[in-house]
Amino acid sequence: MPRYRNWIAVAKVHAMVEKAMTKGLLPLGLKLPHYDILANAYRFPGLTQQDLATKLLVGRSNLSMLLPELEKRNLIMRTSDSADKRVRRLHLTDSGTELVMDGLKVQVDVIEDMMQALSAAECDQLGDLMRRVGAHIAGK
Amino acid sequence: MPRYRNWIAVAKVHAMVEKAMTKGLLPLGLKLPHYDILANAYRFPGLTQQDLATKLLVGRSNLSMLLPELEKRNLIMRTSDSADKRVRRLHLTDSGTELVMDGLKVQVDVIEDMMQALSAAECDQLGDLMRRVGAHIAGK
DNA sequence: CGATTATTGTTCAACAATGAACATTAAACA
DNA sequence: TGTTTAATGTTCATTGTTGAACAATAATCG
Repeated sequence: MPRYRNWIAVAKVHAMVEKAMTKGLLPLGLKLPHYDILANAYRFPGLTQQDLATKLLVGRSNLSMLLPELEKRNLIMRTSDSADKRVRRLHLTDSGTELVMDGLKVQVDVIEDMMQALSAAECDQLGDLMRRVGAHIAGK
Repeated sequence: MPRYRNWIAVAKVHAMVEKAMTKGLLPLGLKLPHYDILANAYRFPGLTQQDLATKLLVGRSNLSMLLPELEKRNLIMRTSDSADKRVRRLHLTDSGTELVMDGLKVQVDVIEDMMQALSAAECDQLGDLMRRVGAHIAGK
């Protein structure tokens, strides 16, 4: 089963990289889910909780649990949208931005290190293949 | 950050596929961790709990929680090793074997469907790239 | 041989994630 | 408009996962 075997390789590497990132983020006082939230809040300022949940493939309730922690640590702020009073928009504080930069460095280091196994062209090829697969799944 | 972007694509597809598999296995009364255990017990008869934990990148304690359930459902058996009285070796029962075949079909279906986005050669290429990355990480 | 060190599996308490039910607000539509 | 339907975020009970401490057994090495 060639396709099966190929997928297993993907899954295994994913798990290993996730472990490495978790370990790397620990000294920053960040767990992976927290970091993922901050990274998205950084990349998409004013993001909605629902949009964030969709991006992270996670339930809204999960964020309702995690975001107050990040708020207490003064890493994010949640502002009510005046146009739609249901939604709460996420913004990084200054210290949140600072921390997410550190986290990004950790993440990039892990990825760079891992991708040493491939040439730049191969790495891009990998990304290309995966994006095509992702698009194929999403469009169903 | 090209490499970063490429990895994100991998992570995203992985999460989507995992969701699809979870959904597909549900009608069989299996959750992904249970299925992973059965699949490994099938592939490596007589596997040790520690070895299984290593393969799944999971803690031993996790298996100490899950295996009794599978035993109660008569899907696996644990036999004590006579040479090393610490270890317990895992074997599928007949109904466990039957069930894992059904699960395998679900898993293969999801993978086949996903890989429709790629040609056979591209799929193999993907597997090749990932195996190289995996080997690179593991050898450190 | 005997004592120390490692390994295997278990238990337990702490923590995290999930999904269903709910309140609030917005959109659709009749 | 007024009513129904949908969307957003929260709460809570259930379930899953983790890591540290532990008991039993094996390996190391003095």
